Amino acid sequence: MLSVASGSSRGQFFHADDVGPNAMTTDSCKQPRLSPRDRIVEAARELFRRHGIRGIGVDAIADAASSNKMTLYRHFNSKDELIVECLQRAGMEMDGFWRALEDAHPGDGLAQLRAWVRLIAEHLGDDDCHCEMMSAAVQLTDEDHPGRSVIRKFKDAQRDRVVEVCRKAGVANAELLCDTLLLLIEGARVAQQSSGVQGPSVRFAEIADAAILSLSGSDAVPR
Amino acid sequence: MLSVASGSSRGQFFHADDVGPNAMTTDSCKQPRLSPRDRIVEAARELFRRHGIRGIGVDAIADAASSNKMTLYRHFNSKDELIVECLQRAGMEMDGFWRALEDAHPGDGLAQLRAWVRLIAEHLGDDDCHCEMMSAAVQLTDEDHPGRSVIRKFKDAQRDRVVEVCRKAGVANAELLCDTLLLLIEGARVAQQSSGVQGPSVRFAEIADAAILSLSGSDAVPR
DNA sequence: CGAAAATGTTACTGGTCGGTAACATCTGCG
DNA sequence: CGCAGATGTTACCGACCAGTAACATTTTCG
Repeated sequence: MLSVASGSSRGQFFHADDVGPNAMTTDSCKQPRLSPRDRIVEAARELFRRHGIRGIGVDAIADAASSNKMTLYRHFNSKDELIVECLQRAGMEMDGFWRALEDAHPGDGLAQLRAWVRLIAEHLGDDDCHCEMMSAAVQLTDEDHPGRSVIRKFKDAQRDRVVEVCRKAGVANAELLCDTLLLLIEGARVAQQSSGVQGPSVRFAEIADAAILSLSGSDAVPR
Repeated sequence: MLSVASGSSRGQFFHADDVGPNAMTTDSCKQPRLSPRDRIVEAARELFRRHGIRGIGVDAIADAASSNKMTLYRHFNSKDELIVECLQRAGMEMDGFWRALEDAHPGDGLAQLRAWVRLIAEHLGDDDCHCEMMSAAVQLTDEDHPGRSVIRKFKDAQRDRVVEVCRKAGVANAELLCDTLLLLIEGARVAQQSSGVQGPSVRFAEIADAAILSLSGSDAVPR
């Protein structure tokens, strides 16, 4: 079933590694409360999604994390550093997503691609579907913002990974299929922002599947 | 040659209609200076592109327009109204763009589609290439912002228009080709924001042309 | 327990931003 | 010319925001 995105209130999941000295306040039967640092980061991601990076203040973030501004600034020297951490964490979640995809269809690149498309298509309807990297790239207009290099590195790595999956799927022109799918995915997500769920993104799955079918050169019928 | 985008400093062009009472201060041989209102709107569009809608203030806009904040607020009751005007003007420019496309290839829908793709691909390298509608849609996180309805209407009209062109091009599944191209275009533009000019958008023209070829049914590439 | 570290609370600074008021200047036109 | 409307100038307001200081409280762990 490949349920990789689950656990939190908004369809995101957390990594247990790299959480600092005190990950949880207690190991009793109560709900595992995250450390203030993690609460701040996750609250920031949520509020950045909802109101935009420039549309939310550090006070509101600290408040939503049930923490305070001082603790926030003890962990992050600036709001920009917090933004960077949010982006890095989003990238790590995507890494886990791809690992789960590989586990679900070991060695079968074509199945991984199809599952990837299908999951994105299913996730398109959610109101928090849009890629944090993409939104940040549009909102961080300053070319020198430290978050931009995080976005850039993630996007480059993602492209390399998808190309590799296309190659393992036996696609002749792996780069072409990779970029086709990447453009369609980014387009579907951003089109949904401007045209809504009934816009061009409604046909994303159909279009992406056709691209895989056409460029993979396989005769197999999807699904 | 279809040179529809030319005349201003940043590859945009203005419409002479609907400019208000005093369009130009003088009709002498000097450069035709726009009215303060138009200067403000065009300065706002430029600065919104460069720094984001939330990243620039009304003072800076008025200053860049060689005007002042009071004149700005005499023409627009709020910054949001100015944003709406900017979006409407961007939409009008796109209307003119499509009229020029129809004039350049009268009746030939296929040629119009191909010219559209080619122009967008050529324009991709420019630093001001990204669609104002798309950027605004990402930045105006408030669902009730008046600019969102402008974006929505424009996108709907654009989709209808492209579908119509696809029909005139004799495409069997006009909606499918339309949405494919729209997703690819939006994806190419937003991918450039996050992945740079050497990202997946470098293959946009190739991919879009292949989509037109494949779905127009002019040559055989059955699915 | 008891100390050290982490976290919470309050208040503050300096700056920016959207928006307004009062007044001065310029421009076009009868 | 002379008036009216449009435009420019300066100053100001209240709200918000990023970031800091000083101090109180809680949690962690030897």
